[in-house]
Amino acid sequence: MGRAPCCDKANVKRGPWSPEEDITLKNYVERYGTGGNWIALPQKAGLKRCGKSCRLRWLNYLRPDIKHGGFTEEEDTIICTLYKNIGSRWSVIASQLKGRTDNDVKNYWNTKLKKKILAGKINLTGHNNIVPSNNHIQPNSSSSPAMLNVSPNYLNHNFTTMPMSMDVNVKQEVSSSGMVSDVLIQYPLPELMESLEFGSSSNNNQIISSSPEVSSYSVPSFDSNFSLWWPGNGIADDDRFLMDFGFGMSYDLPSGAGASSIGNYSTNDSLLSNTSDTIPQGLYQSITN
DNA sequence: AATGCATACAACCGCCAGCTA
DNA sequence: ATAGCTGGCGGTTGTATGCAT
Repeated sequence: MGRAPCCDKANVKRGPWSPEEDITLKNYVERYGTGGNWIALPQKAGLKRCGKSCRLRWLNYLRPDIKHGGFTEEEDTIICTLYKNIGSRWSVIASQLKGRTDNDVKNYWNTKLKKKILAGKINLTGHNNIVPSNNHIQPNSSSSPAMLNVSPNYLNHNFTTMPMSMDVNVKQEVSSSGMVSDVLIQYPLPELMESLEFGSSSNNNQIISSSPEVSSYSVPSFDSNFSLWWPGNGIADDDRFLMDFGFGMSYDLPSGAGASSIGNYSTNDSLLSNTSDTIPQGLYQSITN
C-alpha cells in the first residue's frame, strides 16, 4: 500500500492559478499567516487547492520581494560557482540570491545557464588559470601582522572534514599583454563565512566586508617571492583576507592543523605564534569554539 | 495565416527528514 | 520505538508564448 495522498485529488483544482485564487491566498496569508499548517490552509481560506499547491504558489510567486527573470551576470556567477561546489541544491543556491526561489534558479539553470556554460560563455573552472603554488597561505610579516592570507590555491583546497567543499571560484581576466585585470572571489557557503580584511600594523584590524555574497573584487598582484597572487588594490597593497569558516568544529587545513591553529602561517605552513593576539578575539573564539 | 518547434516558466509528483503523539 | 503527518526539496511534466518555416 502506498502512501496516503496529502489531499483528495479528485476534489482539488489543479493547473494554473487564477488571479482570483492568487488574491484569496495572498490576502489570507498576509492577514492570518500560514498557521504552521499548509494542509489545512486552503479550506480555511476558501480555496479548492491542495495545501502543497498553496504553499508552492505562495513561496514561488505571491510572497513579497520575489524577483522574476532577468538574472544578472553576478547571479550567473554565483549560481555556477555554487552548482560546481554543492551541485543541484537549489534551495541553498537560491538562499544566496535575494528574491530568487529555488524553482526560479532551477528553471534558469535548466533552460539557460547550462546552455551558456556548454557554449563556453561561462567558465566554471576559471580558477584553473591561477598560478600554481605550494604556498597556500601568506607568510607573516611585520607590516601586516594579522593575516591568514588566502591564495587561490588555498581557496581551491577541498577540506575533507568539512561538510561541503571549500572550493572557491577565482575568475581571472587576463589581457593580451598578460596583465591580470580582475579577480572575483566568491565563497560557496557565504552564510558560514565572513571575510575580514586587515590593515597594516599601524591600523586596527578592520572588518571591511561581511557581505554574505561576495567578499571582494580586487586587482591582484603576483608575488614572485611566494609564487602566489595577492588580492590587492582598493584599500592598500597589503590587504589580506582572513576567512572565518564558522563551522564551530575542527577541520583540517592543508597543513593538517586544527581549527585552533588557524591564524598565521609561514611559507612552510608551520604555525606562527601570537595567533590569538593578531586575530580579533571574537573571531578567534568563533574559530576555536 | 497556419503549423510545428523551441523556450521559459509554472506547477505537480514523490521522496525524505523532522516533528509529534 | 514507531507510525502518521507535514514541510521541504529536487526532478519532471505541463502549458503558454514566441519564433521560424
